[in-house]
Amino acid sequence: MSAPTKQASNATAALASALRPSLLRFTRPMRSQRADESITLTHTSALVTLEKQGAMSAGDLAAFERVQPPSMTKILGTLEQRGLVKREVDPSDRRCAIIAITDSGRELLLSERRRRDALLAQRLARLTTEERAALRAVIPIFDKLAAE
Amino acid sequence: MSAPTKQASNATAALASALRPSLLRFTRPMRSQRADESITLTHTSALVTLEKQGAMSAGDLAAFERVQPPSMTKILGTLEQRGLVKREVDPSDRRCAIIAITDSGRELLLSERRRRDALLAQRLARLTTEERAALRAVIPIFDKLAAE
DNA sequence: TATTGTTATACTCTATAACTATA
DNA sequence: TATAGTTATAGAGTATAACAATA
Repeated sequence: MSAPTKQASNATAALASALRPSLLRFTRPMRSQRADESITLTHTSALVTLEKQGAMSAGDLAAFERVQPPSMTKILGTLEQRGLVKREVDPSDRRCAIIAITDSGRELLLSERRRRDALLAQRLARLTTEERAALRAVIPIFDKLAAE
Repeated sequence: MSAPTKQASNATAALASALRPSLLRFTRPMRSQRADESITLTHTSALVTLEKQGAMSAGDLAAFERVQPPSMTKILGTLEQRGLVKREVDPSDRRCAIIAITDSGRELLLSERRRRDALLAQRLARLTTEERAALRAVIPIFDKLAAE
């Protein structure tokens, strides 16, 4: 259903131009909503993935989170140090370790989620029901765009 | 039309939880799509705002871009050094300078847009017409969320 | 005294290049 | 030789605190 006519392609370019700055301005303040004791948005995201998708290798987690392997090494170092994830060496291939979220990790995620959601949900509450529905519908589209 | 019932509020919190990681994973790679000679996404966004909204003070631009004033000072330093914006002191209040985009700025924006849009538009092309329409519809909603 | 903007400083986020260990 | 991961390094992005200039 996406005929690549010249008109459609101009419209797509215009969409790209308009979408990027809006997203940037919206996500920027979200990143710095961080209480001192809590973990960063980046760490939270990795932890959420481990919770939802289950244990996986560092490489797979990096791919899922769209970061390069060295970035994930750093993220996992922090998370392990704080006891939020544990590594178990895969006996069949000792280069890989399987990373899993711990109970502490799940607990922290719960309180973290409450704290952050309070801020974002407060903003979301200013929208109409229809606008929130439109946002909800667009989440899988962003996932599709980020994939591959 | 957004009755604050308990159910609606739970749904809003769930939306907040789901939206954040998706946006993070989608925007992360966009930031690093940078050719060596070109300017960063942050600089592009400020320049786009000056182009669309017209000349304004550093403080107003910082507010619009949702950054703190010192961050904008840095951004403007780079842009001015590269001749992409010019400052003109407001004679009625010599603390303020009015920042305006230059012709070079407009030119750079044009080529920058082409290059970046090629990448994002390529991804957008994988969507259906309906999915692109859904994204387009959601831009003003993000703007509303970022505002204030 | 209040407001606008800048300087100084520091921490997060992320990447690339080079390396190590295992297969 | 190829793959998974880590270490070393660096640059972008952003904030807070302290300061200077002007109103």
